[in-house]
Amino acid sequence: MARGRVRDDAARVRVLEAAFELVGAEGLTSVGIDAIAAEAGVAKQTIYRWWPSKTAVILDALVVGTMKETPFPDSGDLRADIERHLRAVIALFRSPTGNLIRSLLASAQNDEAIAEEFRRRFWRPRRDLSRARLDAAIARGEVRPDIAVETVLDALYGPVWLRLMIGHRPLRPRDAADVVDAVWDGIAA
Amino acid sequence: MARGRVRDDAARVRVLEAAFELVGAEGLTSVGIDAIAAEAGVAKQTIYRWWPSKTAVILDALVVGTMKETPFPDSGDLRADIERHLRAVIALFRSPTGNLIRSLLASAQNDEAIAEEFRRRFWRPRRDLSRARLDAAIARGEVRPDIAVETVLDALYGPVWLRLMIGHRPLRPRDAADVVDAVWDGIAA
DNA sequence: GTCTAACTAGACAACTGGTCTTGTTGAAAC
DNA sequence: GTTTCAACAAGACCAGTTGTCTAGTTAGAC
Repeated sequence: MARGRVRDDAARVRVLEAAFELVGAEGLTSVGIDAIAAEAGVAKQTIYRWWPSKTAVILDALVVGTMKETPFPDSGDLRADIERHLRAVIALFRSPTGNLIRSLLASAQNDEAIAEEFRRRFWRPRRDLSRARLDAAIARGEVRPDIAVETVLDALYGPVWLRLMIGHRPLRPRDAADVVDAVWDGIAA
Repeated sequence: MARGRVRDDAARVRVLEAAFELVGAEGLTSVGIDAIAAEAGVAKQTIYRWWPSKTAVILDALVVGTMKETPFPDSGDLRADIERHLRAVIALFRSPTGNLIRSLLASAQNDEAIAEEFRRRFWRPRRDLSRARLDAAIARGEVRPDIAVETVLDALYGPVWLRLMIGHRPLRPRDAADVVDAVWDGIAA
């Protein structure tokens, strides 16, 4: 079917790796498309043939590069599972990936299309997983059934995202316990 | 003392008003310095004589323009006071000021100097007030004394800031009650 | 009236994201 | 093996931005 030269998949991977590394280390505004192209050993046009914008490249790099991070264990003890999960989220935010997320969220504030892509490809899949865990805990009687599920999720994730974006407090894995403490008594059955 | 022409304070006010209005309506990236200067009826150089960057103008406009918003009543009933306060915060976030805050926070992700200024001039004063309210409630026995105060504050503010930045859920004044519900039982004495 | 710094107006420099041009390469179709 | 054609590299180019610089004007203190 396909006439002509086929896509160079190795180049695609190199672009995503270069974007991940450079933006993770220096931030989105400090890193130009030319730098990413040079680091990947690729012509700029090759990037723009496959991605519509610089931000799209970064979002792709984020989604591809963090597929299996932040596991959410399912031991039947939701309280302990949440804490472990939050520790993983905090570790992720402290890594270079945290810089990618901050950069993307910054871009999302000025471009609704980016915001929607970010929610669709990064936010919602994780959110759906967390909500499912909470719903399951309600079903087996570990959590009260009359809570506002979405708001409880926001109260759990809010503190870590807030510290990532505002930087008013350090972001330490051990703080995960405090976050769970602040919410658990209000939702436990 | 001062030789030469004195600063035109009316121009200063016009610049802040123009910045507030334009950025509140269209966002930071859509509004250039030239547009702000034109709207304020001022030469661009006059802006750069008094502010070091575009973002500095917006931060000034935010701080000056929201001095008395988001009151935190002190009725002796912290639970009710928090809910009223959160309703005011949500209302502020839904107004054009919400766009200013989003734009500034976006800039802060790529410039640590801006981030620090934002925290110093906007975040900390409000945070200090909220923390004082919580401390007072602990002192009079309305709230448990063994809570992690900072984390509780983050759990209360996190949901509204998260919805402002991510946009995954609507931001409605009535949701303030859910936020308080999610946290209160865990901290009440 | 003089002095001087803030003012207006606008050209200018530096940089960036994104497009376009030109020519080359390589896998598939013949 | 030859032809075909889209993906490739290299880099000029365009458009729009922030921030600086130049030149001349204005207004309040002395």
